Amino acid sequence: MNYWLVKSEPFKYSWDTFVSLGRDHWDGVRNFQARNNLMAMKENDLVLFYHSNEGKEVVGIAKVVREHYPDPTIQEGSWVVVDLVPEEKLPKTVSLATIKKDPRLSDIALIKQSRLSVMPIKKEEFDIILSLAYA
DNA sequence: GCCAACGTTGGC
DNA sequence: GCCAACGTTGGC
Repeated sequence: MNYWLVKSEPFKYSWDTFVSLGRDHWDGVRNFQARNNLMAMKENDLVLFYHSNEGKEVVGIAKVVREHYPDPTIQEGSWVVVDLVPEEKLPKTVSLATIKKDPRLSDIALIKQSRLSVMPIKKEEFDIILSLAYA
């Protein structure tokens, strides 16, 4: 079991949009590193859903229900998508500021590689974020 | 709205 | 294959 974090601008695609759809493919990834991360996702892996730009906070947890397959929304290129379902909404969102303040999270890719849109999260980091969400 | 970080493109 | 120019992302 692995853990991940994906970013979305809520203006374009928010957690609520995702919940209303119920299940969706995660498309639009056009970065090789992010694509490699998508391709490493396995069914049942858990994914933190982060709102970038507006909000700047982790809002919910999604689950991978289908491993990577070719992006159905484009003809060209070798980009891939995965299918995700909402798993649960966090009772308390965890903001970027909170994450930055926590010394245990200083190595998190969210801070280290701020422009990456799909990134792996260590189990410890995932657990810490959840503990902050349920505090 | 600015700017830093960083990925991509294209000329050489 | 290097590197400058350019575009995009995302925090502030």
